Amino acid sequence: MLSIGKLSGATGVKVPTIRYYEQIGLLPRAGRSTGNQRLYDRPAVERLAFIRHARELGFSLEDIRELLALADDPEKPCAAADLIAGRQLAAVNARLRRLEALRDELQRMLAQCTSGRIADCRVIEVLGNHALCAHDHAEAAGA
Amino acid sequence: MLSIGKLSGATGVKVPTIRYYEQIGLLPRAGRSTGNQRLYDRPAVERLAFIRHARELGFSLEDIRELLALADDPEKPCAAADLIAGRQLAAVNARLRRLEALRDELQRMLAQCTSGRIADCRVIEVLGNHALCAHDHAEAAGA
DNA sequence: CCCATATCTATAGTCGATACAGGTTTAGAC
DNA sequence: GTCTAAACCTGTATCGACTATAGATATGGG
Repeated sequence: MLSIGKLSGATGVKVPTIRYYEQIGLLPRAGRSTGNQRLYDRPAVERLAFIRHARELGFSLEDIRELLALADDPEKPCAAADLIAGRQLAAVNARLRRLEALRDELQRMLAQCTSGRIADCRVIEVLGNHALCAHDHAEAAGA
Repeated sequence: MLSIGKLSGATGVKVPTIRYYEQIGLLPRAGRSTGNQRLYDRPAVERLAFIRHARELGFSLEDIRELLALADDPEKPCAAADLIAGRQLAAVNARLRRLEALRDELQRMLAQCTSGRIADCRVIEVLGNHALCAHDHAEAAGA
């Protein structure tokens, strides 16, 4: 049985984050030592590693809640998991496209700046006037 | 002079967001009508459009605070604005690289899934075992 | 047995908004 | 001039996903 600190070390998830996951019901309530400290077994490590990996892939905690429910029921068809992953892929692709537009815009801004006075600064000017943009990058900043 | 609703319409920034910006000091306190409603002039529209555009380009509100201070002082050298924009470009490029790794991983997960039962689902399996990943995508999810 | 480290709970703060409740002002139709 | 619906006001709470803090308790190595 592992302490919360060892679990943290084994999974790379910070201690307060593990407690937070338990609090919101993403992890089951951990068993306790005589001194009321949390104790974890092997399956707990795997469950948390699954969560961490899914977070790295950009899944929301709600998505992960669904995925965990699916993973716990191996007889179900996996179309639902597919759907969640597909949704995630679409979101990632959308973010990619918008970020590419942003990158182009920022590069253009910087390339034009002659590093003179603010009055001549293209960075400030472009920010003040969307019409100077080469792209439509609305709502590109999110997530 | 424009009401807050007209300002919102003119800039695409939602009414509560405008009040929020005023609250955190990003916008100066607006003048008021006899009935205590906020009134805005032309320069206010430009300032808010500047903020909106910078937000779209992914600048944080703190970055924008700096950029506004620079924009208000046209005699200053623009190296500082350059620096902020360069920082932003680096952050965008980092996000892009990580998102590309994510996209590849999600595509791989989905391509391998035969849409059978959960027990055979590659999506679930890959999420449970980072070793199956082709890429290192740690911390790719953020922002 | 001691003490540094780890753990416990509860609460507040982060960022960038957004939502809501309950009240007031304004603008347009009649 | 009056009515009413829409827009506006303030203040507070909520969102997601944590992170930080304070003050108390438990554990483990020397």
